[in-house]
Amino acid sequence: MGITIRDVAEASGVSTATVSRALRGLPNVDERTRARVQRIAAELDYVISPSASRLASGRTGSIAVVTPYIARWFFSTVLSGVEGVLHTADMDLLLTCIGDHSNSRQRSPVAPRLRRRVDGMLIIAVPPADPQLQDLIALDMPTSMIGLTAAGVPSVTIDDVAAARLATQHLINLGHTRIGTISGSPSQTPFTAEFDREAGFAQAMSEANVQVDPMLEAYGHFSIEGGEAAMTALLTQAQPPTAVFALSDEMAFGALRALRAHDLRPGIDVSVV
Amino acid sequence: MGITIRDVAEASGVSTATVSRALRGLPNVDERTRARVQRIAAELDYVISPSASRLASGRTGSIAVVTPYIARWFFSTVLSGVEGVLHTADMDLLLTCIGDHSNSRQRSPVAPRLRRRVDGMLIIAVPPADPQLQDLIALDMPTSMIGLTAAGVPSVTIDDVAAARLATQHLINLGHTRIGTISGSPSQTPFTAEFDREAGFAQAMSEANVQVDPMLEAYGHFSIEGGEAAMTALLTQAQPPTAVFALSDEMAFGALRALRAHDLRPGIDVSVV
DNA sequence: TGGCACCGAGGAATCGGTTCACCCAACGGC
DNA sequence: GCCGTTGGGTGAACCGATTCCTCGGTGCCA
Repeated sequence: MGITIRDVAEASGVSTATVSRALRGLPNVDERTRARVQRIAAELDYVISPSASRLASGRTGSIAVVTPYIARWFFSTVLSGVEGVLHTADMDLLLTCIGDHSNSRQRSPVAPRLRRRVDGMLIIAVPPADPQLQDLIALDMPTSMIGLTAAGVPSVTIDDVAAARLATQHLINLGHTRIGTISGSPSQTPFTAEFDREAGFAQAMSEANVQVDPMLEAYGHFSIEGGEAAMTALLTQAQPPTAVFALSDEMAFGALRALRAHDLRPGIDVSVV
Repeated sequence: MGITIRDVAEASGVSTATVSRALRGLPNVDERTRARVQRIAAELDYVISPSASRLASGRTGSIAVVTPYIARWFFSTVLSGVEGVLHTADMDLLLTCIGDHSNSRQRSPVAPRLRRRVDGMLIIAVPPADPQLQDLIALDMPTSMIGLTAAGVPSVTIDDVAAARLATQHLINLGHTRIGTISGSPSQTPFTAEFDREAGFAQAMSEANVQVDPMLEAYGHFSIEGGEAAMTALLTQAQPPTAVFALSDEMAFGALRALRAHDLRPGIDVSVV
């Protein structure tokens, strides 16, 4: 069941080879013939079999998106954009979540699952230290990355070091001297971005000769709730910070929530970036 | 380039048929033979070609997830869960966004893209009135749905009518009489859930003989910002509501934000569900 | 001892396209 | 008038599995 290319070929009185070329827009086909084949294919409601096409051509027409999280703001936003591009490019998007450390043991490793299955992959902000990352790169297929960098792989990132420096400097310029930080977690393998942002923060602080008080470091686990808790912890200290540098949007958001709960006005009583 | 089943067959001195059976755990294979084949396959680092397997067997081992949005909280959360299940089931997840009305014109319709490509699909909360939905159902493949219902298709939903009734009744029991609503948008095609929640609200209100004031209806477009704006609009009325029924998490969240901005305490000055 | 069912295994057809090598007619230049 | 070229098209060999059918050998029962 299902119309094959052979049916189309017979119905339009040409060979399957010609049908294949006609439908894919390849040259060496008379335009009248092409039109006829296309019309008949449409009439028969013919849909090419991807499996057969893949097997014969070696191309899969699909790319994998590898990400550590799906349900977080940054990742789902990127994913949404990627889906749009691939959709208009008429490519399939294979979604694979690499899993974080808490459940990576139960999850089967992703690299073998991708072999011979996709033409390329897009890796979103996987921590550079993740052991699976090397296996992925070892697959040696067209790859690009968002939010992390690796040797020889094209990638798009924001310059986290520079951005963090700028943001920190902004706080310093405002006259703040007690600047706290809310970072992800002391134990988990850091993202490239996390690393860079901390580096930028440290740079700006030392350039401005502002002391970094280790008491003013809190961990927000990259979530809204975590950011809120971290901020609360910072605020209840003997000498609370007058400004806070959050390493992610979610945590900054949580920090703002904590501020409001303490009846402090963001930007006036305490600055948050 | 790439090890084929033939290489494994030759290396282990059996036929390809036996290798196929051995590796897939089918019966009629001597356990010693099976072990040897498995060992040799592993040594050769053999990976089955999905295209060939699909073509020969007719199964694709992958299912499509169809959703109108990716970057929204509800959708990405569901997606994340689905990915986990499919991952452990060793199935591929083909992500396809159906697109909302604003950009559905440029996007190619999804139904033809799915034919012969997946074994089944999972439809997440597509508005029942979406024209593409019928085409999808017409594909006549194993399907299940989350967050909407259609005749003959298994689906999992929360009972929105009942839940909304309960929530509204709760507000009424608290003694509120001026209860506002924040719904999505007056023009867009409603989700099933939206419809049901409004129905539940209306039911509870009429049962309790509480008037529904049309002035107390605002539209939050299912986003945090929209919810905040809608709440602000409600609060600045001559007779602001004492309770508000928001039709989605995001909008409720925005509403809370608006409350705080007006120095009102949620649950005390104004209730939000 | 003659069937009979069953087990392990192999041979070969098949899935539905893609593409290489070749073929034929028309055509232009000399 | 002959030859080289080129545009349109065909035939058939793949691509790499799956699976149906067949087959020899065993153990079991009558």
